[in-house]
Amino acid sequence: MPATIRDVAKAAGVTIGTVSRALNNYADVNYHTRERIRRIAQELGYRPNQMARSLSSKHVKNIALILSGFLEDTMLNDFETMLMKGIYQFASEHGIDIAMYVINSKTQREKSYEQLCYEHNIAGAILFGLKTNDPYCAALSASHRPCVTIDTEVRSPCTSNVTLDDVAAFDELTQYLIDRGHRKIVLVHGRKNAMVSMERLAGAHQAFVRNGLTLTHDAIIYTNFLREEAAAGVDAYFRTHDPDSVTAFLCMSDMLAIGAMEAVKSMGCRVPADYSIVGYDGLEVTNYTDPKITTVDQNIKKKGYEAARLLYDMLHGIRPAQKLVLPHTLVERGSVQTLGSE
Amino acid sequence: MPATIRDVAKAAGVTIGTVSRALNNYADVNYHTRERIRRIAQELGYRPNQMARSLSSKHVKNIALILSGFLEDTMLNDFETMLMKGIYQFASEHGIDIAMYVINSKTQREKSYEQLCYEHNIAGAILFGLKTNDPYCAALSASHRPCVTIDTEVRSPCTSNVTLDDVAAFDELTQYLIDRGHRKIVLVHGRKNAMVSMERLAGAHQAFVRNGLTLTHDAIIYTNFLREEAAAGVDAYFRTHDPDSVTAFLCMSDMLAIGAMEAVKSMGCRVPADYSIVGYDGLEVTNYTDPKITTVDQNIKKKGYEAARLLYDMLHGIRPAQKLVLPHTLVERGSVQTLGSE
DNA sequence: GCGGCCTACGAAAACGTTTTCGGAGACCGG
DNA sequence: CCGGTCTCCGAAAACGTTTTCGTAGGCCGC
Repeated sequence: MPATIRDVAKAAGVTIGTVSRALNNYADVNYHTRERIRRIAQELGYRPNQMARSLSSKHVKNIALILSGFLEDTMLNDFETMLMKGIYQFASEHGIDIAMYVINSKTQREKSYEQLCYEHNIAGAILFGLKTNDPYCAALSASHRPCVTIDTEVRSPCTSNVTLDDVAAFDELTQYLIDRGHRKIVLVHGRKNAMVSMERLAGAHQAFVRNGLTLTHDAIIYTNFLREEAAAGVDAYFRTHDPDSVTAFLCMSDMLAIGAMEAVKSMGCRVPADYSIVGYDGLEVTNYTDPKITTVDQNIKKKGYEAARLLYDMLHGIRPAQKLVLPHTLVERGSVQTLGSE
Repeated sequence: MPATIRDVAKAAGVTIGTVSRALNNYADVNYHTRERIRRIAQELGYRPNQMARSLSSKHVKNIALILSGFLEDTMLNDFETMLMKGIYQFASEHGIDIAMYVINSKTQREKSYEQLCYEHNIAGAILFGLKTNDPYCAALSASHRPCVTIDTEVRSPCTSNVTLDDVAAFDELTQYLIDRGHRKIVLVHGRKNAMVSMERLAGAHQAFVRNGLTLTHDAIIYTNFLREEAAAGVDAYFRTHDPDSVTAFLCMSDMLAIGAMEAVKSMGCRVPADYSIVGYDGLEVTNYTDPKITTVDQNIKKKGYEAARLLYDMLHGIRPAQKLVLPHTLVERGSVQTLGSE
């Protein structure tokens, strides 16, 4: 039903080749012809069929957002949403559309990265949720296709990473607690061999050492980034430890902080009066808890936006692959108590 | 680089037509040939190029998720996320991929629904976030393309709606408050001419009348579904009304409930001891507030899943367009106080 | 007046599929 | 032995673009 390039050509009395060149701003088409074609295309409501376009052209191809683990509930909630908002914000500003594909570790094994890209004529992709041992990580480094990973480090000539300085940020967060008089700090840890967990652990460790503290294995609660696990972990901690053995919970994510807070409250204790809690990520939801959680804001939306912009620039050859480290912000809210000097 | 149908054909010693038919389970290809082609395709890692496929075929086309207003912050948060999870859950189970397009009222004016579909060879779509006066609503009823709207009512032979019985659900929620002794109820209202607002209002009204109560204009706080507005509204209410003039806030969405709760707390009052609050939607975030909010769970994820399934069935001709009303669940949590009989 | 170089456009191949049509060969009944 | 009906596959058109190549015509300089 809608007009094809042929209809435009017929109406303008030229061939389809000319229409295509005119509309794509090729140099070798007369100014008047070009304008006439433009006008007619406009009148007919002509829109090029993207399928045909990307089939034919080696040049204009699609850009994709590939989400791994979206369906699993780990790393819950508005992280991905915010990321998407940033990405689609950029897309909308630049008149491009971005297709979204949901995968997981299993489907990665079934269909290779290159196959996925080939299937959908993907010129470049933004990938989020990749674990360091996922098949696609290796595939990425072998690929010549521009792509941007978020929060996963992949070194290769065509791969950019956007991330933040997790070590420094978590160091800063830890220091924040220490500055407020906390010495007895329990770390609520994320998935054990996740990149982000290790970096954050390093940050905490760094801050501990600098302040002459030691992070004992005893004071670490391991989780898989799940709220329930944090709650259960804190609960278990108190069953095996003196209530006075801790004054603050240093959580590797906001969801863990929420879980920890739940557990503390369910014991009849108050936050931050009895125990302080800090989170990490800057999820929206930390504004809705009571008290609001002091956390490190990753500025997730900006992260998405910058990832999209970076990929866009790479595809247009105006920016090389690079590691982009975004700034973070420690946002003070109400979940930390300053301890008097005893 | 990846194998095309031609490579498979060459390796199998047949023509591309045969390969295509074999792989698409056409009847007129010999069993052994089919198996041989299957095996070779497998070995070569052949995957059909979706662009070419949907360009050529009138049959196998794409299915899209079209989100309107995703970038605007109204109707915040995990509503869309949950919807997506449901939709992509279905997609993943059925081996289809669903492309996502983000639009708004403005882009709807710039590019018609048909054009959008044509551009991307969209056979059917799931639409969410449409306002009743959006251009695409009219376009949908004129279209012959199967589609499913979520929470927007569009009557046409090819359009299904998945929704819930908003009137009944809100009635039930209102009744819940009344059953617990609340008579002085303030309604925190959503966007004025939104379909959902009107339905929920009807539900509230219905319950009021049935119980011999009246809903006075004075006891309604209008918002645009924004948390801040709810907070400001409640704040303003208390500046102009007696604190005893209300015992419960009946909110048209969870976000509004969160806003209302904020305002109540910032006045130094407690929930639910001093004021009860109920929300609506069943957002995840209502589990993280303190107290957890009693609300009507829309089962958003299921909503997405069912919408995808419905569209899928329509596209395959095994289910007609219909209005699908999903069940809701009132979930009791901690934000409502039962008032003693005075 | 002729070879050369522009400019502007047409012709046609190519992208990778699906699908229609036709027919070669096998088989069978009479 | 012949006409008919299957089964299976090849040939080729079609989908709507982009892009390469070729060339007609104009203009210039000599």
